[in-house]
Amino acid sequence: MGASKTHIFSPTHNELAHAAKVLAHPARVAILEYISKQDACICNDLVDVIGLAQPTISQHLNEIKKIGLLKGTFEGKNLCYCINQERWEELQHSFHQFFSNINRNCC
Amino acid sequence: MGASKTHIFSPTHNELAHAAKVLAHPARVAILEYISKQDACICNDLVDVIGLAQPTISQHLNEIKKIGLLKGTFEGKNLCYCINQERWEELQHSFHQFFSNINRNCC
DNA sequence: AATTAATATTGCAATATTACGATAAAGATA
DNA sequence: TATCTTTATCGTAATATTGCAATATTAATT
Repeated sequence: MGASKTHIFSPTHNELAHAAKVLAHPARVAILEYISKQDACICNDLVDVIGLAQPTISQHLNEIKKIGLLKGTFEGKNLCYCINQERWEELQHSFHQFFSNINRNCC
Repeated sequence: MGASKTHIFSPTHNELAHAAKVLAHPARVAILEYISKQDACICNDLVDVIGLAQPTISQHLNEIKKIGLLKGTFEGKNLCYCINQERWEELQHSFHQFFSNINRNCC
């Protein structure tokens, strides 16, 4: 009746789906890209850059955080978000695996 | 009020998000993997293999089809789904680009 | 033409997501 | 301490997704 039956799927499939879900909103893609493009860590011009309200940005950041893609540290006044490189490469690998493991000699 | 504001994002971000959405459900990940692993094209044991009702599988297949990842052809009695290799590689490339374009020298 | 098997569509209920105004919390500054 | 700035949380409304029973469609077989 409307809830995903995650229990019937393998951990691998669930994990990839879970990661994909984070990338499944353009705001989160844009946020990740923006954060990564900053050499310095001073963030949250995000509200202006992305064009969504501050609570909405905060929620999206939280989704990204929940999957471990952000490291947050305080530096002076502002909270600073950075890409968690280790986790990033983990997900990169998962997607790479998924796309590579496909058998194409069909039809 | 609940609807994604896709118009405020770039085509690139929207397209990646759109593709990610298709992978954002374990059933669809499992379906794609299963189809690709069949050397021959006779599909739709899917209902048994995946463990969801036939209409649900049909809907998931439709999502996958909508983004162009499936080629469907008739062969004898059964409809046959195969991975659309060209589109597959397009998406593979998009994800690869996204994951590579991230600047990691921060924090 | 009638039957069978496979797939698609419809309709509906449960749940999840998206968005934002209002408000709270935390820390810096005056 | 009062104020300002930044970020988080709450509450709520709109929309989207997930899942399946019932039903329809399609094509092959009898």
